[in-house]
Amino acid sequence: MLDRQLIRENPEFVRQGALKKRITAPIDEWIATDQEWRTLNAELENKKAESNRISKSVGELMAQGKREEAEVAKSSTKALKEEISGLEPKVRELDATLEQMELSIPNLPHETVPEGKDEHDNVVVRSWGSPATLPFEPRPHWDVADEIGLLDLSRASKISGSGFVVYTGWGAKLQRALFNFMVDHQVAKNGYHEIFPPYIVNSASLRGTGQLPKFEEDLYKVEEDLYLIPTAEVPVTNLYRDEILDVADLPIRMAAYSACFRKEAGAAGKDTRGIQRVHQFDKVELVKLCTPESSYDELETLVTDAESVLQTLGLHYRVVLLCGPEMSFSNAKCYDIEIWSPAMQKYLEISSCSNFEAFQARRANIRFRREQGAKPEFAHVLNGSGLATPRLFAVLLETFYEPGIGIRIPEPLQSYVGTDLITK
RNA sequence: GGAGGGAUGGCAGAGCGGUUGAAUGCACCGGUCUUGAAAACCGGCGGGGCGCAAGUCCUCAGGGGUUCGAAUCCCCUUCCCUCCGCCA
Repeated sequence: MLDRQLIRENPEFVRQGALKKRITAPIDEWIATDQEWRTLNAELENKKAESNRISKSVGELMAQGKREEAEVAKSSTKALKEEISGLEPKVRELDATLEQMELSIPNLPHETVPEGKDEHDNVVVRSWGSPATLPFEPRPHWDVADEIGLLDLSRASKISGSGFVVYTGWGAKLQRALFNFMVDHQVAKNGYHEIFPPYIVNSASLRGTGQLPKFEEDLYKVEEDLYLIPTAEVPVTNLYRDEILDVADLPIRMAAYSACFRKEAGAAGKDTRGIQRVHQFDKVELVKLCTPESSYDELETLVTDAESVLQTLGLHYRVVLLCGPEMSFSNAKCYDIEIWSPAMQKYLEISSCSNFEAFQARRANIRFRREQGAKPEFAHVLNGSGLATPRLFAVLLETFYEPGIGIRIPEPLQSYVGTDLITK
Protein backbone atom coordinates (compact mmCIF):
# COMPACT_ATOMS: atom_id res chain seq x y z
CA MET A 1 0.00 0.00 0.00
CA LEU A 2 1.05 3.51 -0.76
CA ASP A 3 0.18 6.46 1.41
CA ARG A 4 -3.20 7.82 0.29
CA GLN A 5 -1.96 11.31 0.95
CA LEU A 6 0.81 10.75 -1.59
CA ILE A 7 -1.57 9.62 -4.32
CA ARG A 8 -3.86 12.52 -3.61
CA GLU A 9 -1.15 15.14 -3.66
CA ASN A 10 1.19 13.73 -6.31
CA PRO A 11 -0.91 11.67 -8.69
CA GLU A 12 1.51 12.22 -11.58
CA PHE A 13 4.47 11.14 -9.52
CA VAL A 14 2.67 7.93 -8.61
CA ARG A 15 1.56 7.31 -12.17
CA GLN A 16 5.10 7.77 -13.52
CA GLY A 17 6.56 5.56 -10.82
CA ALA A 18 4.17 2.76 -11.67
CA LEU A 19 4.94 3.24 -15.34
CA LYS A 20 8.61 2.65 -14.65
CA LYS A 21 7.51 -0.83 -13.62
CA ARG A 22 5.38 -0.95 -16.78
CA ILE A 23 2.24 -0.93 -14.71
CA THR A 24 -0.61 1.38 -15.57
CA ALA A 25 -2.05 2.37 -12.23
CA PRO A 26 -5.71 3.44 -12.08
CA ILE A 27 -4.82 6.85 -10.74
CA ASP A 28 -7.62 8.90 -12.29
CA GLU A 29 -10.29 6.49 -11.14
CA TRP A 30 -8.74 6.45 -7.73
CA ILE A 31 -8.69 10.24 -7.48
CA ALA A 32 -12.34 10.44 -8.48
CA THR A 33 -13.41 7.74 -6.07
CA ASP A 34 -11.39 9.25 -3.28
CA GLN A 35 -13.01 12.61 -3.89
CA GLU A 36 -16.42 11.03 -3.72
CA TRP A 37 -15.50 9.08 -0.62
CA ARG A 38 -14.28 12.17 1.19
CA THR A 39 -17.42 14.11 0.38
CA LEU A 40 -19.75 11.35 1.44
CA ASN A 41 -17.70 10.50 4.48
CA ALA A 42 -17.77 14.10 5.67
CA GLU A 43 -21.53 14.11 5.24
CA LEU A 44 -21.84 10.89 7.20
CA GLU A 45 -19.67 12.16 10.00
CA ASN A 46 -21.65 15.38 10.30
CA LYS A 47 -24.80 13.38 10.74
CA LYS A 48 -23.16 11.16 13.29
CA ALA A 49 -21.94 14.22 15.16
CA GLU A 50 -25.48 15.58 15.20
CA SER A 51 -26.82 12.28 16.45
CA ASN A 52 -24.17 12.10 19.16
CA ARG A 53 -25.06 15.61 20.28
CA ILE A 54 -28.73 14.71 20.63
CA SER A 55 -28.00 11.53 22.53
CA LYS A 56 -25.84 13.46 24.90
CA SER A 57 -28.55 16.02 25.45
CA VAL A 58 -31.04 13.26 26.24
CA GLY A 59 -28.81 12.19 29.07
CA GLU A 60 -28.58 15.73 30.36
CA LEU A 61 -32.33 16.28 30.17
CA MET A 62 -32.99 13.03 32.00
CA ALA A 63 -30.58 14.06 34.72
CA GLN A 64 -32.50 17.33 35.12
CA GLY A 65 -35.78 15.45 35.27
CA LYS A 66 -37.11 17.00 32.07
CA ARG A 67 -38.73 13.83 30.83
CA GLU A 68 -40.96 15.17 28.06
CA GLU A 69 -38.15 17.17 26.51
CA ALA A 70 -36.01 14.06 26.59
CA GLU A 71 -38.71 12.15 24.78
CA VAL A 72 -38.90 14.82 22.09
CA ALA A 73 -35.15 14.69 21.61
CA LYS A 74 -35.27 10.91 21.37
CA SER A 75 -37.76 10.85 18.58
CA SER A 76 -35.89 13.56 16.67
CA THR A 77 -33.01 11.20 16.00
CA LYS A 78 -35.13 8.79 14.05
CA ALA A 79 -34.77 10.40 10.63
CA LEU A 80 -31.12 11.05 11.30
CA LYS A 81 -30.50 7.41 12.09
CA GLU A 82 -32.03 6.38 8.81
CA GLU A 83 -29.87 8.77 6.85
CA ILE A 84 -26.83 7.45 8.64
CA SER A 85 -27.63 3.83 7.95
CA GLY A 86 -28.31 4.75 4.32
CA LEU A 87 -24.98 6.51 3.98
CA GLU A 88 -22.84 3.97 5.80
CA PRO A 89 -22.85 1.17 3.23
CA LYS A 90 -22.07 3.64 0.45
CA VAL A 91 -19.07 5.00 2.29
CA ARG A 92 -17.88 1.52 3.12
CA GLU A 93 -18.25 0.46 -0.47
CA LEU A 94 -16.29 3.42 -1.76
CA ASP A 95 -13.56 2.67 0.70
CA ALA A 96 -13.48 -0.93 -0.45
CA THR A 97 -13.26 0.24 -4.05
CA LEU A 98 -10.30 2.42 -3.18
CA GLU A 99 -8.57 -0.49 -1.51
CA GLN A 100 -9.27 -2.65 -4.50
CA MET A 101 -7.64 -0.10 -6.79
CA GLU A 102 -4.71 0.21 -4.43
CA LEU A 103 -4.02 -3.47 -4.98
CA SER A 104 -3.02 -2.54 -8.51
CA ILE A 105 -0.92 0.46 -7.55
CA PRO A 106 2.62 -0.85 -7.01
CA ASN A 107 5.28 0.48 -4.74
CA LEU A 108 7.26 3.16 -6.54
CA PRO A 109 10.78 2.36 -7.70
CA HIS A 110 13.60 4.26 -6.10
CA GLU A 111 15.28 6.86 -8.32
CA THR A 112 18.37 4.66 -8.63
CA VAL A 113 16.39 1.84 -10.22
CA PRO A 114 17.34 1.53 -13.89
CA GLU A 115 14.82 2.11 -16.65
CA GLY A 116 14.19 -0.86 -18.83
CA LYS A 117 11.71 -3.30 -20.26
CA ASP A 118 12.94 -6.78 -19.36
CA GLU A 119 15.72 -8.77 -17.74
CA HIS A 120 18.25 -7.62 -20.33
CA ASP A 121 18.04 -4.18 -18.79
CA ASN A 122 19.05 -5.37 -15.35
CA VAL A 123 22.42 -3.98 -14.39
CA VAL A 124 25.23 -6.19 -13.17
CA VAL A 125 26.72 -4.10 -10.39
CA ARG A 126 29.54 -6.43 -9.43
CA SER A 127 30.69 -9.97 -9.53
CA TRP A 128 32.90 -11.97 -7.23
CA GLY A 129 35.34 -14.71 -8.14
CA SER A 130 35.24 -16.33 -11.53
CA PRO A 131 33.45 -19.29 -13.07
CA ALA A 132 34.96 -22.51 -11.82
CA THR A 133 37.32 -23.91 -14.43
CA LEU A 134 36.95 -27.64 -14.27
CA PRO A 135 39.43 -29.91 -16.00
CA PHE A 136 36.56 -32.16 -17.05
CA GLU A 137 33.07 -31.90 -18.38
CA PRO A 138 30.96 -30.37 -15.57
CA ARG A 139 28.21 -32.68 -14.44
CA PRO A 140 24.72 -31.49 -13.53
CA HIS A 141 23.84 -31.79 -9.88
CA TRP A 142 21.27 -34.52 -10.47
CA ASP A 143 23.99 -36.72 -11.99
CA VAL A 144 26.38 -36.11 -9.17
CA ALA A 145 23.66 -36.64 -6.57
CA ASP A 146 22.67 -39.84 -8.29
CA GLU A 147 26.18 -41.19 -8.45
CA ILE A 148 26.92 -40.58 -4.80
CA GLY A 149 23.44 -41.22 -3.53
CA LEU A 150 22.51 -37.86 -2.08
CA LEU A 151 18.94 -37.53 -3.30
CA ASP A 152 16.06 -39.90 -3.86
CA LEU A 153 13.74 -38.07 -6.22
CA SER A 154 11.72 -41.03 -7.40
CA ARG A 155 10.81 -42.13 -3.90
CA ALA A 156 10.11 -38.51 -3.05
CA SER A 157 7.48 -38.41 -5.75
CA LYS A 158 6.09 -41.72 -4.51
CA ILE A 159 5.51 -40.47 -1.01
CA SER A 160 4.62 -36.85 -1.77
CA GLY A 161 4.37 -36.21 -5.49
CA SER A 162 6.48 -34.47 -8.07
CA GLY A 163 8.34 -31.43 -6.97
CA PHE A 164 9.44 -32.87 -3.67
CA VAL A 165 12.89 -33.91 -2.58
CA VAL A 166 14.24 -36.57 -0.28
CA TYR A 167 17.79 -35.96 0.82
CA THR A 168 19.55 -39.12 1.90
CA GLY A 169 22.77 -39.94 3.71
CA TRP A 170 25.45 -37.36 3.07
CA GLY A 171 22.92 -35.40 1.07
CA ALA A 172 20.76 -35.00 4.16
CA LYS A 173 23.80 -34.12 6.22
CA LEU A 174 25.00 -31.57 3.70
CA GLN A 175 21.58 -30.02 3.52
CA ARG A 176 21.40 -29.68 7.30
CA ALA A 177 24.96 -28.40 7.38
CA LEU A 178 24.17 -25.66 4.89
CA PHE A 179 21.41 -23.96 6.79
CA ASN A 180 23.11 -24.42 10.14
CA PHE A 181 26.22 -22.85 8.70
CA MET A 182 24.29 -19.97 7.16
CA VAL A 183 22.34 -19.11 10.30
CA ASP A 184 25.48 -19.23 12.44
CA HIS A 185 27.28 -17.11 9.89
CA GLN A 186 24.64 -14.38 9.85
CA VAL A 187 24.38 -14.33 13.63
CA ALA A 188 28.09 -14.45 14.43
CA LYS A 189 29.57 -12.49 11.52
CA ASN A 190 26.82 -10.07 10.58
CA GLY A 191 25.00 -9.47 13.84
CA TYR A 192 21.56 -10.84 13.10
CA HIS A 193 19.19 -12.02 15.80
CA GLU A 194 18.18 -15.61 15.25
CA ILE A 195 14.49 -16.48 14.94
CA PHE A 196 12.99 -19.92 14.57
CA PRO A 197 9.43 -19.24 13.43
CA PRO A 198 6.27 -21.31 13.09
CA TYR A 199 5.72 -22.80 9.64
CA ILE A 200 2.00 -22.16 9.77
CA VAL A 201 0.58 -18.67 9.92
CA ASN A 202 -2.85 -17.05 9.85
CA SER A 203 -4.25 -14.96 7.03
CA ALA A 204 -3.65 -11.69 8.86
CA SER A 205 0.08 -12.34 8.66
CA LEU A 206 -0.10 -13.18 4.97
CA ARG A 207 -1.98 -9.98 4.35
CA GLY A 208 0.67 -8.11 6.32
CA THR A 209 3.40 -9.17 3.92
CA GLY A 210 1.20 -9.06 0.84
CA GLN A 211 0.88 -12.75 -0.12
CA LEU A 212 -2.84 -12.33 0.38
CA PRO A 213 -5.11 -11.54 -1.26
CA LYS A 214 -3.17 -11.61 -4.53
CA PHE A 215 -1.20 -14.83 -4.36
CA GLU A 216 -3.47 -17.24 -2.60
CA GLU A 217 -3.17 -19.82 -5.39
CA ASP A 218 0.52 -20.31 -4.62
CA LEU A 219 -0.07 -21.10 -0.94
CA TYR A 220 -0.80 -24.41 0.73
CA LYS A 221 -3.85 -23.95 2.89
CA VAL A 222 -3.89 -26.19 5.92
CA GLU A 223 -7.31 -25.31 7.21
CA GLU A 224 -9.58 -22.34 7.49
CA ASP A 225 -7.36 -19.30 8.05
CA LEU A 226 -4.12 -21.27 8.37
CA TYR A 227 -1.47 -21.57 5.68
CA LEU A 228 2.01 -23.04 5.30
CA ILE A 229 4.57 -20.28 4.98
CA PRO A 230 6.05 -19.67 1.52
CA THR A 231 9.05 -18.00 3.18
CA ALA A 232 10.16 -17.12 6.70
CA GLU A 233 9.68 -13.51 5.65
CA VAL A 234 6.02 -13.91 6.58
CA PRO A 235 6.26 -14.99 10.24
CA VAL A 236 9.40 -12.95 10.89
CA THR A 237 8.15 -9.64 9.48
CA ASN A 238 4.81 -10.12 11.18
CA LEU A 239 6.48 -10.53 14.55
CA TYR A 240 6.16 -6.78 14.86
CA ARG A 241 2.80 -6.36 13.19
CA ASP A 242 0.56 -3.77 14.90
CA GLU A 243 3.38 -2.61 17.10
CA ILE A 244 5.01 0.74 17.74
CA LEU A 245 8.72 0.29 18.24
CA ASP A 246 11.11 2.57 20.01
CA VAL A 247 13.54 4.18 17.58
CA ALA A 248 16.34 3.02 19.89
CA ASP A 249 15.44 -0.58 19.06
CA LEU A 250 16.06 0.01 15.35
CA PRO A 251 17.41 -1.37 13.22
CA ILE A 252 16.10 -4.83 14.02
CA ARG A 253 18.00 -7.46 12.04
CA MET A 254 16.70 -11.00 12.09
CA ALA A 255 17.88 -14.22 10.52
CA ALA A 256 15.57 -17.20 10.35
CA TYR A 257 15.92 -20.66 8.97
CA SER A 258 12.67 -22.24 7.84
CA ALA A 259 11.26 -24.72 5.43
CA CYS A 260 9.25 -22.96 2.72
CA PHE A 261 6.18 -24.27 0.95
CA ARG A 262 5.04 -23.13 -2.45
CA LYS A 263 2.61 -24.58 -4.92
CA GLU A 264 4.45 -22.94 -7.83
CA ALA A 265 1.11 -23.06 -9.55
CA GLY A 266 2.14 -20.94 -12.53
CA ALA A 267 5.53 -22.57 -12.98
CA ALA A 268 4.59 -26.08 -14.07
CA GLY A 269 7.18 -27.45 -16.46
CA LYS A 270 9.73 -24.81 -15.57
CA ASP A 271 13.10 -25.86 -14.14
CA THR A 272 11.72 -29.33 -13.51
CA ARG A 273 14.98 -31.20 -13.66
CA GLY A 274 16.73 -31.76 -10.34
CA ILE A 275 15.95 -29.62 -7.35
CA GLN A 276 15.91 -26.15 -8.82
CA ARG A 277 12.23 -25.57 -8.28
CA VAL A 278 10.42 -27.61 -5.65
CA HIS A 279 7.34 -27.34 -3.47
CA GLN A 280 9.22 -27.57 -0.22
CA PHE A 281 12.64 -26.12 0.25
CA ASP A 282 14.85 -24.66 2.92
CA LYS A 283 15.99 -21.13 3.26
CA VAL A 284 17.65 -18.76 5.66
CA GLU A 285 15.84 -15.47 5.43
CA LEU A 286 17.14 -12.09 6.53
CA VAL A 287 14.65 -9.42 7.59
CA LYS A 288 15.37 -5.88 8.68
CA LEU A 289 13.19 -3.17 10.18
CA CYS A 290 14.71 0.28 10.22
CA THR A 291 14.16 4.01 9.89
CA PRO A 292 13.41 5.54 6.48
CA GLU A 293 16.66 7.48 6.41
CA SER A 294 18.78 4.37 6.90
CA SER A 295 16.95 1.88 4.71
CA TYR A 296 19.09 2.25 1.61
CA ASP A 297 22.27 1.78 3.59
CA GLU A 298 20.64 -1.24 5.19
CA LEU A 299 19.79 -2.58 1.76
CA GLU A 300 23.44 -2.42 0.72
CA THR A 301 24.61 -4.30 3.79
CA LEU A 302 21.78 -6.78 3.40
CA VAL A 303 23.17 -7.66 -0.01
CA THR A 304 26.75 -7.89 1.20
CA ASP A 305 25.62 -10.00 4.16
CA ALA A 306 23.99 -12.47 1.77
CA GLU A 307 27.03 -12.34 -0.52
CA SER A 308 29.38 -13.08 2.35
CA VAL A 309 27.97 -16.61 2.54
CA LEU A 310 29.01 -17.30 -1.03
CA GLN A 311 32.40 -15.68 -0.53
CA THR A 312 33.02 -17.82 2.51
CA LEU A 313 32.19 -20.90 0.46
CA GLY A 314 34.22 -19.66 -2.47
CA LEU A 315 31.42 -19.72 -5.01
CA HIS A 316 31.33 -17.39 -7.98
CA TYR A 317 28.36 -15.06 -8.25
CA ARG A 318 27.24 -11.71 -9.51
CA VAL A 319 24.95 -9.04 -8.11
CA VAL A 320 22.29 -7.64 -10.36
CA LEU A 321 20.23 -4.50 -9.84
CA LEU A 322 16.78 -5.13 -11.24
CA CYS A 323 15.21 -2.68 -13.64
CA GLY A 324 11.66 -1.46 -13.09
CA PRO A 325 9.56 -4.14 -14.78
CA GLU A 326 11.64 -6.97 -13.29
CA MET A 327 10.93 -5.88 -9.75
CA SER A 328 8.09 -7.25 -7.72
CA PHE A 329 4.98 -5.25 -7.00
CA SER A 330 5.93 -4.14 -3.52
CA ASN A 331 9.64 -3.47 -4.08
CA ALA A 332 11.21 -0.06 -4.16
CA LYS A 333 14.63 -1.42 -5.03
CA CYS A 334 15.86 -4.95 -5.48
CA TYR A 335 19.18 -6.70 -5.99
CA ASP A 336 19.38 -10.30 -7.10
CA ILE A 337 22.36 -12.43 -6.32
CA GLU A 338 22.99 -14.94 -9.07
CA ILE A 339 25.19 -17.93 -8.57
CA TRP A 340 27.13 -19.59 -11.34
CA SER A 341 26.10 -23.11 -12.30
CA PRO A 342 29.06 -24.83 -14.03
CA ALA A 343 26.87 -27.55 -15.50
CA MET A 344 24.15 -25.30 -16.83
CA GLN A 345 26.69 -22.66 -17.78
CA LYS A 346 24.49 -19.90 -16.52
CA TYR A 347 23.69 -17.78 -13.52
CA LEU A 348 20.86 -18.87 -11.22
CA GLU A 349 18.99 -16.53 -8.94
CA ILE A 350 19.81 -17.55 -5.40
CA SER A 351 18.84 -14.46 -3.44
CA SER A 352 16.64 -11.46 -3.85
CA CYS A 353 17.29 -8.54 -1.52
CA SER A 354 14.61 -5.89 -1.40
CA ASN A 355 13.80 -2.62 0.21
CA PHE A 356 10.04 -2.28 0.53
CA GLU A 357 10.33 1.10 2.20
CA ALA A 358 7.05 1.70 4.06
CA PHE A 359 4.91 -0.23 1.60
CA GLN A 360 4.85 -3.40 3.65
CA ALA A 361 4.93 -1.68 7.01
CA ARG A 362 1.78 0.17 6.05
CA ARG A 363 0.01 -3.11 5.41
CA ALA A 364 1.42 -4.80 8.47
CA ASN A 365 1.14 -1.65 10.57
CA ILE A 366 4.71 -1.71 11.84
CA ARG A 367 5.65 1.65 13.22
CA PHE A 368 8.26 3.35 15.35
CA ARG A 369 8.43 6.46 17.42
CA ARG A 370 11.37 8.83 17.36
CA GLU A 371 10.80 10.16 20.85
CA GLN A 372 8.28 10.24 23.64
CA GLY A 373 5.08 11.84 22.41
CA ALA A 374 6.19 11.98 18.79
CA LYS A 375 3.86 10.74 16.12
CA PRO A 376 4.45 7.13 15.12
CA GLU A 377 5.96 6.65 11.65
CA PHE A 378 6.00 3.59 9.47
CA ALA A 379 9.22 1.63 9.61
CA HIS A 380 11.03 0.58 6.49
CA VAL A 381 11.04 -3.16 5.90
CA LEU A 382 13.70 -5.08 3.99
CA ASN A 383 14.32 -8.70 3.35
CA GLY A 384 16.53 -11.01 1.42
CA SER A 385 17.38 -14.64 1.23
CA GLY A 386 20.61 -15.57 2.78
CA LEU A 387 20.29 -18.09 1.08
CA ALA A 388 17.97 -20.71 -0.38
CA THR A 389 19.49 -24.17 -0.13
CA PRO A 390 18.34 -26.18 -3.16
CA ARG A 391 20.25 -24.10 -5.65
CA LEU A 392 23.17 -23.65 -3.31
CA PHE A 393 23.22 -27.41 -2.80
CA ALA A 394 23.08 -27.95 -6.54
CA VAL A 395 25.88 -25.54 -7.37
CA LEU A 396 27.99 -26.90 -4.55
CA LEU A 397 27.78 -30.38 -6.09
CA GLU A 398 28.60 -29.14 -9.54
CA THR A 399 31.49 -26.94 -8.43
CA PHE A 400 33.25 -29.20 -5.98
CA TYR A 401 32.71 -32.60 -7.56
CA GLU A 402 35.72 -34.42 -8.92
CA PRO A 403 35.21 -37.55 -11.02
CA GLY A 404 36.29 -40.69 -9.27
CA ILE A 405 36.96 -38.85 -6.04
CA GLY A 406 33.82 -37.22 -4.68
CA ILE A 407 32.71 -33.82 -3.45
CA ARG A 408 35.30 -31.69 -1.72
CA ILE A 409 33.67 -29.73 1.08
CA PRO A 410 34.88 -26.11 1.47
CA GLU A 411 36.77 -25.61 4.68
CA PRO A 412 34.21 -23.42 6.53
CA LEU A 413 31.58 -26.09 5.98
CA GLN A 414 33.64 -29.08 7.04
CA SER A 415 32.86 -28.93 10.74
CA TYR A 416 29.16 -28.81 9.89
CA VAL A 417 29.25 -31.69 7.44
CA GLY A 418 31.69 -33.67 9.50
CA THR A 419 34.03 -34.45 6.62
CA ASP A 420 36.14 -32.75 3.99
CA LEU A 421 35.19 -35.18 1.27
CA ILE A 422 31.89 -36.79 0.47
CA THR A 423 32.26 -40.08 -1.30
CA LYS A 424 29.91 -42.76 -2.39
C1' G B 1 -11.47 -32.65 23.21
C1' G B 2 -14.33 -31.31 28.27
C1' A B 3 -15.19 -27.61 32.56
C1' G B 4 -14.46 -22.84 34.33
C1' G B 5 -12.07 -17.73 34.42
C1' G B 6 -10.34 -13.65 31.68
C1' A B 7 -9.08 -9.73 27.55
C1' U B 8 -9.57 -1.76 29.28
C1' G B 9 -4.01 3.29 27.40
C1' G B 10 3.67 1.61 27.82
C1' C B 11 2.59 -1.33 32.48
C1' A B 12 -0.67 -2.10 36.75
C1' G B 13 -5.69 -1.38 37.56
C1' A B 14 -10.88 1.20 38.26
C1' G B 15 -15.24 1.58 35.57
C1' C B 16 -20.70 -2.75 34.89
C1' G B 17 -26.29 1.92 30.51
C1' G B 18 -25.71 8.63 30.15
C1' U B 19 -21.80 14.68 30.41
C1' U B 20 -16.01 8.41 30.57
C1' G B 21 -11.63 8.34 25.37
C1' A B 22 -11.78 6.29 29.97
C1' A B 23 -10.44 7.32 37.61
C1' U B 24 -5.95 6.14 40.20
C1' G B 25 -0.82 4.52 40.60
C1' C B 26 3.77 3.60 38.08
C1' A B 27 6.64 4.82 33.83
C1' C B 28 7.67 8.82 30.49
C1' C B 29 8.17 14.27 28.91
C1' G B 30 8.28 19.66 30.38
C1' G B 31 8.66 23.06 34.52
C1' U B 32 9.47 24.89 39.86
C1' C B 33 12.86 24.01 43.81
C1' U B 34 18.41 22.43 44.16
C1' U B 35 25.59 23.71 43.42
C1' G B 36 23.95 18.99 40.95
C1' A B 37 20.78 14.91 41.74
C1' A B 38 16.85 12.61 44.53
C1' A B 39 12.37 13.84 46.93
C1' A B 40 8.31 17.15 46.72
C1' C B 41 5.10 20.18 43.88
C1' C B 42 2.80 22.08 39.03
C1' G B 43 1.66 20.77 33.97
C1' G B 44 1.53 17.22 29.91
C1' C B 45 1.05 12.25 28.21
C1' G B 46 -3.08 6.07 23.68
C1' G B 47 -3.95 5.13 18.35
C1' G B 48 -6.25 6.08 13.53
C1' G B 49 -9.30 8.76 9.55
C1' C B 50 -11.15 13.46 7.29
C1' G B 51 -10.12 18.75 7.49
C1' C B 52 -6.00 24.81 6.01
C1' A B 53 -8.07 25.19 10.67
C1' A B 54 -11.78 25.19 14.26
C1' G B 55 -13.32 20.74 14.72
C1' U B 56 -15.28 16.03 13.94
C1' C B 57 -15.69 10.68 13.34
C1' C B 58 -13.78 5.83 14.71
C1' U B 59 -11.21 2.92 18.45
C1' C B 60 -11.82 -0.30 25.70
C1' A B 61 -9.48 -8.30 21.65
C1' G B 62 -12.55 -8.80 16.63
C1' G B 63 -17.51 -9.08 14.41
C1' G B 64 -22.86 -8.65 14.90
C1' G B 65 -27.19 -7.09 17.96
C1' U B 66 -30.38 -4.30 21.79
C1' U B 67 -30.88 1.16 22.94
C1' C B 68 -31.99 8.03 21.79
C1' G B 69 -27.18 6.54 24.12
C1' A B 70 -22.71 0.62 25.16
C1' A B 71 -16.07 -0.22 27.82
C1' U B 72 -20.64 -1.44 30.46
C1' C B 73 -26.42 -5.71 28.34
C1' C B 74 -27.05 -10.05 24.50
C1' C B 75 -24.94 -13.41 20.51
C1' C B 76 -20.71 -15.29 17.62
C1' U B 77 -15.31 -15.60 16.83
C1' U B 78 -10.26 -15.29 18.39
C1' C B 79 -6.59 -15.29 22.04
C1' C B 80 -4.78 -15.99 27.18
C1' C B 81 -5.06 -18.48 32.12
C1' U B 82 -6.57 -22.71 35.54
C1' C B 83 -8.26 -27.80 35.99
C1' C B 84 -9.38 -32.74 33.50
C1' G B 85 -8.47 -36.03 29.32
C1' C B 86 -5.14 -37.22 25.20
C1' C B 87 -0.29 -36.80 23.30
C1' A B 88 5.06 -35.29 21.36
